[in-house]
Amino acid sequence: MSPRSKAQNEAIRSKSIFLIKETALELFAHKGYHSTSISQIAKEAGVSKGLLYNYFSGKEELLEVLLLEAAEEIEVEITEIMETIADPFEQLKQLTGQSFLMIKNNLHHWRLVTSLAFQTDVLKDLESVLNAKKEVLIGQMVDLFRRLGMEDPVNEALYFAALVDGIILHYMMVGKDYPLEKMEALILTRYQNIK
Amino acid sequence: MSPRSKAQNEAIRSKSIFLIKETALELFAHKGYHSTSISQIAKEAGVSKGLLYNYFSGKEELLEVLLLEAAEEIEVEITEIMETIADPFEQLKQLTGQSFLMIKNNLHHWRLVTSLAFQTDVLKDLESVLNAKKEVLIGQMVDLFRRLGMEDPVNEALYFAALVDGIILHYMMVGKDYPLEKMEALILTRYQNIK
Amino acid sequence: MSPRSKAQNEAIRSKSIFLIKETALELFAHKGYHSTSISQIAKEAGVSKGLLYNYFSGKEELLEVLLLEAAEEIEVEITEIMETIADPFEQLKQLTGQSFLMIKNNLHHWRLVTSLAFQTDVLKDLESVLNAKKEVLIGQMVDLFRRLGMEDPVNEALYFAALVDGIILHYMMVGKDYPLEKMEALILTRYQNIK
Amino acid sequence: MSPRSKAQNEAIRSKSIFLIKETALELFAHKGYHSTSISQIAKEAGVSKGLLYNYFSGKEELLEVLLLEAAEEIEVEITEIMETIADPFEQLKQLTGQSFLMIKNNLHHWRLVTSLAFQTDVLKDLESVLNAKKEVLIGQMVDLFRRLGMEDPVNEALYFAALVDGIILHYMMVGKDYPLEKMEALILTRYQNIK
DNA sequence: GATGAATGAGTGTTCATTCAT
DNA sequence: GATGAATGAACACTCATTCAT
Repeated sequence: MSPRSKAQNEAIRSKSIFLIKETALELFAHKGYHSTSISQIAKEAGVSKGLLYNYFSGKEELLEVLLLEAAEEIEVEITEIMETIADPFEQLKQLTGQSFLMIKNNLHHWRLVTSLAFQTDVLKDLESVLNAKKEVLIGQMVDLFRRLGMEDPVNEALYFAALVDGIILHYMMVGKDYPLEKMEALILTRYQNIK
Repeated sequence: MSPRSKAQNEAIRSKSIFLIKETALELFAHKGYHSTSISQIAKEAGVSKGLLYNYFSGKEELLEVLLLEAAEEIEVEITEIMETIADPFEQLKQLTGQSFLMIKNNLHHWRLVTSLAFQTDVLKDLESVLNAKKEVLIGQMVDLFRRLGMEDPVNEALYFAALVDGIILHYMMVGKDYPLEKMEALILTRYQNIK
Repeated sequence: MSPRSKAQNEAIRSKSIFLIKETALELFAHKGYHSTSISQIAKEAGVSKGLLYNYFSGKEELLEVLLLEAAEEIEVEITEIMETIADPFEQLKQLTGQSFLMIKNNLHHWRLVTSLAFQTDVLKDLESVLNAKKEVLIGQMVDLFRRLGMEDPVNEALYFAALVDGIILHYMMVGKDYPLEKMEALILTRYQNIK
Repeated sequence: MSPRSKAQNEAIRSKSIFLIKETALELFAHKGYHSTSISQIAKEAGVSKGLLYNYFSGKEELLEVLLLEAAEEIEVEITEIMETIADPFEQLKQLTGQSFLMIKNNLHHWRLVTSLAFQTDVLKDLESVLNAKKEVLIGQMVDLFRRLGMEDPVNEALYFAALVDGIILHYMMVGKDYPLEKMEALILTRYQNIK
């Protein structure tokens, strides 16, 4: 038995880590963070509990990794839109549409993120990182509304964010019967006249 | 030598129950349902764990009582507005203002209610009761927007509800620096022209 | 309000004590000693928990009183038979019949007594008292078998006692379908020839 | 560095399970099911409470396993006798002797089994299984007494069973001073004449 | 890299008992 | 004589985490 090469080891590691994260996300999102046990994650992922602790320092770190990845995912999507589109109204339209699409495609993910926003006991250190990301996002929105020529771009950004989050909230609670497209159209009416 | 009178007992009971509920609400709201232990509630309330079980059949019932009381509180406020004011725009204005006032005055309650909307592992039996109350509320809102003369009152009601909930959500996350009044004003712009 | 007379007080006491004992026996026998709580006994007896502790020093003493009374009941029955009947075979016959009659009429009672014979953790101090009573009873039986002219009256007494207890045991487990009368007849065949 | 082999794990598991069962049997038998706590079993067995729950789903399952094993032990012994011996009187003699031998060698087991016959609040699901085994045993006894040429083999079987159980009962209560051999001889006198 | 037996602090809950009234 | 609010030690059970292999 020759020792595994570095690349082989790396591949094995990556696969196990991916499996664990995927399973954990699925379970956290479906059953909640507290109601999901490490044993369950390990069993469902087909790895031992010990291996899980080789890759993550504990249950909380596992959660933090998942949340950070989710935040980065959003960041990438938004940056993409902001950089490839020039017209502010078109940016807003794409941003809105893309937000809802992400929610639709990944309901579990977002359920988890949102539910944890209220669990101040979990997280703690992650909070500052996420807040920083949120600040950047709000800054981009303020800029967008300024370019749209609105009088009070700061509050308009907050208003828009609240509206989108409120709709997401309701969609998460109601499910697929929620008229997401109708809401999307209604959001934009406010800015269409201004255009 | 004679046993305590019924009134005396009732007073003692009420005081203890109030203490327990108040403490539980505070803790559930701040740390989350799962992360708050019965021992902690009892200790913070200054009573024994045993006494808590004299008044509530368990941790879950304690939560249910708190949620039902919160739901009833809203119900009363809204009914009051709907019955004492005739003009639909004025109703909407009052409803919005009152909602934000309630949140401001009772942040704990609302943190708890909102956070539990995502904890599908708790509740279960209470869900149907709360859903029924929500349906009634939505119905009242649809009627209001119809009286306002809007074209699609159903979706307008959902839009309004999402907007208000989104703002509440953000207020809960940001705290007292959040420009609640500014948002309140922005909400109403949509309906002012129609008036 | 004139103070109650001594006799009145005594009557009140007796009634309460009787009520508590009756209820406790019923519950202990039906649900088992450990599965019956003091609260339940008090509630079912219609008295307060405090009153119960006025009359009995605790749950265990309550049980001991019940067991002692049961033991005395048997003692009385047996003494009655031994004193009013002269012929040893007739005594044996009456003793057997009476034993089964008592079981039949008071199944719960006996279930309790028997089940507790195996719970060495309960009781302790009562054990010596009950053993003394048992010794007396065995002595009477030995004497009876001696008068019957049997060769080894000591072992015959033990044999008879085991037989009766075994039948009682099975009757308690099977219930009213058990052929108690048939067994009664079979018991006596051993001694009929000797007569 | 490599994980333990399956065989190694199995050996470790078996040892722990054996230790737990042995301790639990000892304690259940001596102090009764309700009066024995899981903590006590774990401590006495020299393992942690958690380990106990790795192997048994709870206190009740632990009990059930012990009872089932006891029942199977009897079954095997009896089947052995019934299959290797042809003469019915010799079978009866062996059965009696073997029964008492088993009791002597395994007093704990039997104390537990007997005491639980009266604890109707425990068990429930196991009852049907045990009753089925008992029916089979009674059936075999009836057949034996029929082959012995007795007039009423059904009731003779019940009589014999009661007698044996009664003696066992007394032996369990009295201990090693009980004249088990004398009783064994007395039992058989009834059937010796018939032979 | 990987395992899973083992731990123990923690959970929610029960209940015999006390005592101020 | 009588009450029941209050206690706290004990219970069965869970699970994140460790570590020998």
